[in-house]
Parts: sequence; structure tokens; C-alpha cells
Amino acid sequence: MPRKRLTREESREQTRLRLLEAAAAVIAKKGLAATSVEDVAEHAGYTRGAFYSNFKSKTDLFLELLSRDHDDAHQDLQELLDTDLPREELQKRLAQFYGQLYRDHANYVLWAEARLLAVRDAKFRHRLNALCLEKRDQIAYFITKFCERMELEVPAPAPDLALAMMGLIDGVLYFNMSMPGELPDEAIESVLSLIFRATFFGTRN
Amino acid sequence: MPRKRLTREESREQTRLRLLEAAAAVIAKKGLAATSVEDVAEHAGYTRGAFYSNFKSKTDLFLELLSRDHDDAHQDLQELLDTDLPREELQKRLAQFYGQLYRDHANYVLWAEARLLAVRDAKFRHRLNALCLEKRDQIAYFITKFCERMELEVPAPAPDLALAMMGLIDGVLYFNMSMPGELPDEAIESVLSLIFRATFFGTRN
DNA sequence: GAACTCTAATACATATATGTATCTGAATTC
DNA sequence: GAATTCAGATACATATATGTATTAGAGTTC
Repeated sequence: MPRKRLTREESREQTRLRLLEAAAAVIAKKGLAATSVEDVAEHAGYTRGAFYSNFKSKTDLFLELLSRDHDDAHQDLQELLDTDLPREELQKRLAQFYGQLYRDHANYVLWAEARLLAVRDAKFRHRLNALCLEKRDQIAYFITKFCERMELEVPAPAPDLALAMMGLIDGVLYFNMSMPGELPDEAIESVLSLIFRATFFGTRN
Repeated sequence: MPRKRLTREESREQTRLRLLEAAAAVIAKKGLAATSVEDVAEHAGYTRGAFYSNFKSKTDLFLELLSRDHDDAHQDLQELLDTDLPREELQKRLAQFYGQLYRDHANYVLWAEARLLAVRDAKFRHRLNALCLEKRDQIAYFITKFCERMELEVPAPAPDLALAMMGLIDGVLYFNMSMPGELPDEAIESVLSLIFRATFFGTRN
């Protein structure tokens, strides 16, 4: 098959994408700090020249990586929210949504790396905070809507609840990440849904 | 004051301790990967020679650091458990216990680093798993005892609940770690206790 | 107190990283 | 199709890490 000859812009964009993909893979595997610019470039099939011609630094690329992942997740959640679903369907979709969170370990590791980088790098922290707060607000909005639709009383300030829920899910994901196979999926799911039900519906069964 | 002349063993132990302390400080500040053996030795007032004469590697030292911290935490919780307290007092102590978790950020960062190292280093992961499962079992036991004392039904398998609770607290701590000041202590506390009450007592107020 | 033994310092050999400066060849422009 | 421009390769200068081999000097033993 005759590969299309690329324009300069297309080719540049392709390089950028390949570098980003490679970075995601290598960073997830080796860790951010242990990943050299050379590793990323090589894994993408380029040399460091290509890297520095596309990104200011490793942190720069990393932030773009997170930003893209965040946008994806944001959109997924937004879709869930936008569609007008009947109660049962909504609950089902919701379960499906947080069930699917476990699938992609790789991305999770990236966010764990990001947290630690944020502890040390103030500038990075501020950029990351912006993303996290955006997510919190989105979830808070979701909670509000959800309770409304279910005709439930919101049991605490929605933004606080959102943070707690994010924390809960994150915490469990962290466990799963560093101790794979230690806690069976069904167990997690049943405890999580126990907590959700207890918290939002005020009933445990 | 005439400083006591140390025996060889004492002096060696002192060196070890100083190196461990220095490591905790430097790793919390710069991150595990970014911390060199030289950094640690220097911060402790020695050279690399001292380090390699006391530890096999950076990972080796790191594991000992975690192990010691784990033992400390274990003891604290054990004390809470051993004493026979009246209900109200127990609940009060418990609140105090998880309130105090926030105090020492530095140690928290170390555990976050450990999680990520565990993702990559199988040997390290197994050692870490042992510690974490020990903690889970301890908390599970605590939950069982607690429910017994409070005359409550344990709402799910205690080990699973323990993991979920650890996840919840961990998740929130992670947030606090990378986004200091973003969520006020009172908000956390009130949401956490809402979730605890809902889950264990089946009531939200 | 002489012989020894062990801790920690020093010196050395070897990797591996970063970032910039310069170059080359393929797209683009005219 | 010659001139030009720009993406990406190459080369270079500079740090910084690791781990081992050797050494010095302070405890220890007899």
C-alpha cells in the first residue's frame, strides 16, 4: 500500500503523537524520573533531536500527557451526564463506569507519578491542581444531578463529597496498582457499592 | 559536656540511624529516584563509604525505613486496641487517631514513593505487600472488635472493609499531600465521619 | 602496647543524563 | 527547479550516578 507522503505539519504532528505515546508507555513502565528523554525518543523511533524540537522538557511533555488523559476522562463523564436516562439505567451505567476504572492500570500509574511530582514542583502542582479541581467540580455537579434525579437529599456539601469519593476510588486503585491480585474485583465492587449506598441512600442493602 | 567515647558497635549504629534519618528527609524532599546515595550520606554528615558500609543499596535502606515506620504505626494502633475503653472513649480516641494521620506529611510521601517502586520492582513489591497485608489484618481485627464492642453487625467481610477504609484514608491523604490547603480539615473530617457512620452504624447523623 | 580488625574516607573506573550547537535532507515557496 | 525553511540527526560540552578497590585511622584483643 502506497503510504501517503506527509506534509511538514502532518509529519510533525505524527512525531509529537508518537513521542507522547512512547512516553506514556515508558514512564508507566520505568517511572518518570527513571525515564530519560533518550528512552522516550528511542522508543518512539526517533533521536533526542526530535524530542527537543517538539517539547521544552520532560515535564512539559508529561503535563501534556496528563492533560490529554484528563480531557478524555472528562468527556466520558460528561457523556454519562448529558444523556437523560431513567433511574435504573443511570445506576447501571454508573456501576459500569466505576467498574471500568480498573481496566487501565497504565494511566493510573501516570497520575500517581504526577501526584509526587506535584509535591516537589510548585509550578507543576498548580497546573495539576487546576485539572483535579476541574474534575472535582464535575463530579460534584454529577452528584448533585444524581441526587436530584433519584430524589435524594445530598448528605453533605457536594464538592466535599466529590473529593471523598475521588479519594476512595483513588485509594483503592492505588492498592490495586501496587498489589495486583491482592483484592478480588468482586470484593472491591461490593464494598464500594456498600459505602456508596450507605452514604447516599442511607441504607446498607 | 564530655562526649562519651563510643564503642565500635555504638558508633556504627549511630551512623546507621543518622543515615536513615537523613534518607527520610531527603527522599521526602526530592523523591526517591532523584535522591542519590551521595545526597543521603552528605546530609547525614558522611561520605558514600559510610553508606555502602551500612547498606547494600538505596532500595535496601528505603525498605528498612518503611519497615521501621510500619512498626511504629503498628504499635500505635495496637495500643489503641489493647486498652479496654468505654464506648464513648473508644470513639473519641478513634477520631483522634485518624485525625492525627494528617500531621506527618513527610512519611506519607515515603509510602507513596513505595507504592510506585512496588509497581516496578517485583521483589520490593513482595516485601511491601507483606507490610500492607499485615496492616490490613490489623485493621480488620480492629473493625471486628470495634463492632463487637459497639454491638454492631459487621456490614461486610472485615478484611474487605479494612482495605476500603485504608483506601479511603489513603486517597484523601494523597489529595492533601499534593494539593495542600485545597480541602479544609473540617470538611474532610466531617465527610469521613459521615461515610464511617453511614457504613458502620447505618445512619447518617 | 603491638598486632589486628573493622568503619568510613578516598580514589578510580564506568555509566548515563542533559541541553545546546551544528548539520543534513526533505518539504515548501517562488 | 533554485532558494529557503524547518524537522530531526549528530556531535559536543558538561554533569552527576553507581559501585568497587584501596587506604587511613580509630577501636579491640591479647
